[in-house]
Amino acid sequence: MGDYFDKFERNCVGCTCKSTLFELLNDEELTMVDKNKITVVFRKGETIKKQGTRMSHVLSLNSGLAKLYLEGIEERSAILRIVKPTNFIGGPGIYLDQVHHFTVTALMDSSICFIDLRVFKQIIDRNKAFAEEFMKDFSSNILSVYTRLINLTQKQMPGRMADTLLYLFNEIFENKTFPKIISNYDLADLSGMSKDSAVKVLRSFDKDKIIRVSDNEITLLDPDALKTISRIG
DNA sequence: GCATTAACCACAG
DNA sequence: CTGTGGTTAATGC
Repeated sequence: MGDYFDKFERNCVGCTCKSTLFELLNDEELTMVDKNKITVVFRKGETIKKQGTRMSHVLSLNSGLAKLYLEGIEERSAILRIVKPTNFIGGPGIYLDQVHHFTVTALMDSSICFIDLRVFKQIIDRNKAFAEEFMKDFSSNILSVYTRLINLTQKQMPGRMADTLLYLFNEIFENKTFPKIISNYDLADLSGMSKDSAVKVLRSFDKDKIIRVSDNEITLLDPDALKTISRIG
């Protein structure tokens, strides 16, 4: 139990797992955050925040992995991005309507800090560098959605899946072999296709020796081939 | 018309 | 949940 609190309940001032945003705060501001935050551990599969509910806090992922997605029509959903440590999770609701516009669920056991929205805004008001870094984070998220919009609307299934695999390789796991924390359903929701189609595309990649799919991991055997498939759509 | 694409469906493991 | 095969509708030569 001691280890648990040493790891997750440390004061924000000395915290080594805060997102880059919060590294721009001085000790006084960090203390403000510390007094108005709460740290919660979620188990794999649990919902961290739900689209449509009231936004009372902004989030920072300390450890673990989560998926951030839009809940679409019927049971379908579109994953906007995978959240890894130590990403900040805000959203349009901060300045628009105080509503969560996407759902976040844990892909593995994850520790998350919930920071009071009012305190977050107070710090935005008093710390220019912090406000700029927040805008930068927000803008880069928007930019990646623009890129994904083009990918998803102008490429066929192999190109979309290649993009997804390259994204996981380059941005998330940074390793050619990554664990199947991401299910086939998730790969489908990342690639804008049905789960049936995702399985078929993955199998064809496997048959062509571009990737190797085993029970608990995926290995990229030929990332260059994936880049080619991504380019030709 | 014909071929391709990709979703939908039922179902087995 | 993972995976398979058949059917079907839309799209593009």
